[in-house]
Amino acid sequence: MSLGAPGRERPTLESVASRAGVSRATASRVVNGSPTVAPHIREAVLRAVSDLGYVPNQAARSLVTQRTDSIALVLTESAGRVFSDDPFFPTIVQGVSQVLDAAGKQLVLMMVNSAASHDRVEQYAIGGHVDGVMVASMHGADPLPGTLARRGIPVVVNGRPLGGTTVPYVDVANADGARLAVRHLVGSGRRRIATIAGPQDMVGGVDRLSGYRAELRDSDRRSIIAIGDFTRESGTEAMRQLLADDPSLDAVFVASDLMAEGAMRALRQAGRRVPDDVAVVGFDDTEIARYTEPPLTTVRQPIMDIGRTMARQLLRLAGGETIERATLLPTELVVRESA
Amino acid sequence: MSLGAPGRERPTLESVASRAGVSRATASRVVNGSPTVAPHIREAVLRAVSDLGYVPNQAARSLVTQRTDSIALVLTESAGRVFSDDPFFPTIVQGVSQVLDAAGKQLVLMMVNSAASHDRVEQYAIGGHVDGVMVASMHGADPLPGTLARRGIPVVVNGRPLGGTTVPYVDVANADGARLAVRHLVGSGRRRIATIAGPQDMVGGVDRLSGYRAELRDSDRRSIIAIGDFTRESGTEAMRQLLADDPSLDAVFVASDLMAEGAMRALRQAGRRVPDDVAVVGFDDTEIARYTEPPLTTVRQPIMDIGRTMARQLLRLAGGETIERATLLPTELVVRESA
DNA sequence: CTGAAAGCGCTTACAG
DNA sequence: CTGAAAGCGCTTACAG
Repeated sequence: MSLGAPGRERPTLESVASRAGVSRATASRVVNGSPTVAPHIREAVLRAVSDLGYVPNQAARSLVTQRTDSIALVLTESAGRVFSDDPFFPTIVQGVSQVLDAAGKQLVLMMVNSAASHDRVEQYAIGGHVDGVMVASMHGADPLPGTLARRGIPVVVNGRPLGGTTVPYVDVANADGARLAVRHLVGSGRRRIATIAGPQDMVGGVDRLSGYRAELRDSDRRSIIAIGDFTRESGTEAMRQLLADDPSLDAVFVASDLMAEGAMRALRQAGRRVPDDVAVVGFDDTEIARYTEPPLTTVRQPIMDIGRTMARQLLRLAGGETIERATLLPTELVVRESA
Repeated sequence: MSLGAPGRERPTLESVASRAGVSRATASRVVNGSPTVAPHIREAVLRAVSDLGYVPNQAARSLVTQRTDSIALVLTESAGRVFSDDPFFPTIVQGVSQVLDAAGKQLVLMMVNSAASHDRVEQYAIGGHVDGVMVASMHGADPLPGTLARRGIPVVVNGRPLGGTTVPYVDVANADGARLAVRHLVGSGRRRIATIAGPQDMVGGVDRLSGYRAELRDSDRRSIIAIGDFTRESGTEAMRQLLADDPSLDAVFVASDLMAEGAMRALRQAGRRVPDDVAVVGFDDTEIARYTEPPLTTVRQPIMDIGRTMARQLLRLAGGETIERATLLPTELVVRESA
C-alpha cells in the first residue's frame, strides 16, 4: 500500500470510486460490507481502498447515519482520585471495555471535576459525539444524567441516583451486603459494633450505612459511626476516632476494603489485635483483601460485572430497546480471618 | 428554557433561524460569536437558541470546518496498570487537562492494550474524530505514532520513541538524572552501587540504566543490575535478588519511587538499615517519596510539566506551527534522608 | 450587517 | 447488482 504525500489530501470515497471505476454508491456499499456487490467489483474497490489508504470520514458518515459508534464513560472525580489506589475505577473500566470491544464500539473516557468540564462533557454528548453515555461515581444529585436523558441521549449510571432522576442504573445490593456483614459480627458474639461509612454524598456510602443501622436495630445494639471518604487514610483516621469515642468496641464494619486496610493500621497502632480484640469486615473484595494481615473478611461486590452490565444495558438502550430502570447485582459475604 | 418532547427531534440551526426570523447564515454567525451581527438580531437568535435548547451538531460542523476541538490522549497500557498506585498517569492526565481546558479543547482518553483496540484507536484518529493525539507510556517500537503522523494527524508522544519514528516528543533528562543520583552516591563514599532499572522496552527504563552505567564507568566502579517493571512489587523482588547477588552492596539507585518503596521493604526484611547500611535513591519525586521511612532521596522529574508540555506542543502543531522534534525537561536531585 | 448558495463527505431510498 | 440523486446539518466565501 502506497500513501500519497504525507499528510496531504486525505482520500475520499469519491477518489476510491473513480480509481475503481465505479460509482460512489457502490464504493460505499463495499466499504460498509454490503453483500449485494459483485465479487470482482468488490475486489476492485477494496484494492483502491488499500492503494489510497482510504478511511471513511466519520463526521460525514455520522451526519447521515446519526450514529458514531462511540460511547462515553464519564467519571465524576478528579484525575487524582480516579487513578488512585482504589481498584474500583480500573475494574469498572475493564468491564465496560470488554463489552464495548466485543460490540465494536469505541470507549471514550471523560473526567469531570470542574464546572467547566461538566459543561463541556454535556455539550460533547449533546453535540452528538457519542451514541450514549455511562456515568460512574456520582456525588450528590448530579444533574448531568438527567440532562442528557432528557435530550434523548441513552444514559446508564452506576449506582442508584440520589435526587429525582429516573435514569436507568446498575447498582449492587449495598444495604443487603452491609446487613450480611453486621449479621456475621453479631453471630460471632460481638457486642459493640462500629462502622466506618463512606461519603454521604454517594449512594454506596449512604446505603451501606443504612444497612448497618437496620441490622443493628434488629439485634438491639446501638450504632457507633465515623465517616470516611473511601481512601485508606480516611480509614485510619476514622478508626482512631471510633477508638477514642468508645474504647470498648469489639468490631467494625468498614464500607470499603481500602478504608478497612487503613483502619487495621490504626488498630495495630492502638495495640488491638485483629480479630481477637476487634473484628473487621470490609466491603468490595478487591485484591487488597487477600493481602492484609490478617486477610480481610469482606462483602464481595462484583465490580467488573457492574461495568459489563452498564455497558450491556446502554447498548440495548442505544439499540432502541426498553430496559429496566434498575439492575441490581448481588453482594455476598466472603469470610477470611479478620472476622 | 422549555424542551420539546423528551428525546424528540433535536433542533437544528434551521429551526433556530426560522424562530428568530433570520437566515441560517446569520444564526450560524451568532452561535459562533461573530462580531458582525446587529445586537437586536443577536438577541433574537440567542433567545431562539435557548428556547429550543439548541446545540450544534458536531458532525455537521466538523464536516465543514475540518476540526473537532477534541484531542486524544492514548495510554498504551491496560486499565489495570494505568489506574494503579503509580501517580505517573494521573499526573500526566492532569497536566494535559489543564492546558486543554484552557484552550477549550475536549480531552478524550483512550486505552490501548489488545491489538484490536490498537486498531480501533488508529481508525478513530484517522477517521477524523480528533484534531490530534498524544501517546503516553509507549512500549517498544510502537508503530501507532508514526502511522498517525504519516496520515497528517498531529502527534506528540511522551518519551523519545524507540525505533525509527521521527514524531515530536517530550521527554525528561533521564540519563542525566540517573548520573546525578549515582554521582551523589559516589560522592558520599558508597562503594558498591547497584541499580534497579525499569522495563527495558520503555525509554525511561533504558535511559536511566544507561545513565547509571555511564556514571559508574566514569568513577571506575562495576555495575550490579536488576530489572523491575515500575511496580512496587517488582522493586521488592529486584532488591532481594541484588542482595543475593552481592551482599556487600551499600547503595542502590532505583528507577522509580514506587520500586524504591518496594526495595526499601526488601531491605528492611533483610535487616539492612537505610541509609546506614544501604543508601537508596529513587526517581520521580512523587508524593510517595515524602512518606517512606526514611524519606526518599530521589531524582525529580516534572511529570505534570510533561503533560502540560505535550498538550501545548500538540496544540501548536495542530495550529499549523512547526515544532521542535524534541523537548527535554530537566531533572534534579532532591536529597532527603535515604541517601 | 445579512442572505442565497455552494459544498464538506458520506449513505440510502429509488429506479432500473 | 449498480448508479443518479437527495439529503444529513452545518459554515463561509460572495454579493449586496
